[in-house]
Amino acid sequence: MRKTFLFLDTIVNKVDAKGRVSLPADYRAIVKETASEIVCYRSFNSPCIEGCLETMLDKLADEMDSNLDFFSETQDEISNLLFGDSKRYPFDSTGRIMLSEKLLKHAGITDTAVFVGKGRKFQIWNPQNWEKEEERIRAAVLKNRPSIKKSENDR
Amino acid sequence: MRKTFLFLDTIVNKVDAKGRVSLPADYRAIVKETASEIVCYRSFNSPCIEGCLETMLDKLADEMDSNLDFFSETQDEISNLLFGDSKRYPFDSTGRIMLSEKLLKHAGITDTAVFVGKGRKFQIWNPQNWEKEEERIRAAVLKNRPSIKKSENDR
DNA sequence: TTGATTCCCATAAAATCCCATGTTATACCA
DNA sequence: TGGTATAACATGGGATTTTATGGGAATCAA
Repeated sequence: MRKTFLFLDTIVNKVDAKGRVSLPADYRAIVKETASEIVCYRSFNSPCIEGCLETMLDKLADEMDSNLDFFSETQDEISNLLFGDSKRYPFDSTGRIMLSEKLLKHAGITDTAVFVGKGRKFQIWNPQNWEKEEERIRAAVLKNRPSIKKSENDR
Repeated sequence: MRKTFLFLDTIVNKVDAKGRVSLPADYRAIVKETASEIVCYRSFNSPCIEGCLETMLDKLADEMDSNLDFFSETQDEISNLLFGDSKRYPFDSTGRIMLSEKLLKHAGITDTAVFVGKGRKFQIWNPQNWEKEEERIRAAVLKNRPSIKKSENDR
């Protein structure tokens, strides 16, 4: 199908009165190669929205078909929840999507959204929550890899 | 792509008023074989910018979703930070990239940048900081290997 | 009809392209 | 070998395009 693609970077965009948000241009460029819509669902682990290409879910479905034995029952159940929760979000000619109330509520997003690249997928956060989350992850990394020092120039 | 490639040498270039820097020609030659952009992120260990080919991150992403761990929150936390912090930096027809404020701040770079080859990746430093860092590394090496003596001809 | 979604146009700021120039490195030739 | 012509590179500045974002009109659903 295609070459490599990666959702990268952290981008802050506004959510306007109608509930529209610009999908970051870089993300759009990736999506456009195969479609004009992304798939979003509520993250199971965090108060944020997750987004990916439909092909990702398709791959998941394939894996479930062919590897039934290797998947735990709970994994299966989670997958099914995922399909039920996911929805396509097409973007208009100016590159905006309109997130559902359900998603916005789950992530606590009102007027500003932060897009965070996660490689094959991405997340959408409330700015304050993301700040805390990033802090948490950094702390976890430092704890597990004491050799890494915090830079003086940051913050 | 070539089987082997190495970012080598240390090159000093100017950062202009718009925040543009020429990617050293040697580096560009390497990148051009597969792409017209590099990926940069804030070094975890030092006050500098790190750059590499997108293929590097792509490999990481492959590893991450090959453990069928679509839902896990225990995915390597460094990767998690890495994708969110990384960004593509395409270079224009004259070979320049435009580094983000975030990166420049992290590295304390204003009007001059030093590119330092690190093999599969490279770093970008503030000149003064790099000087100190190089000094530090040299000292550390000498300390660990007392048999190596500083040459009188150096400096 | 009413509320919501989609489409279209407008705009300011930022990113990118393109041309020009000085400088350095490389090739070439007598 | 020395010296010059040529090409490659780094850099500056202006023009052009892309992006994010706001708002109105058109379309749709209940």
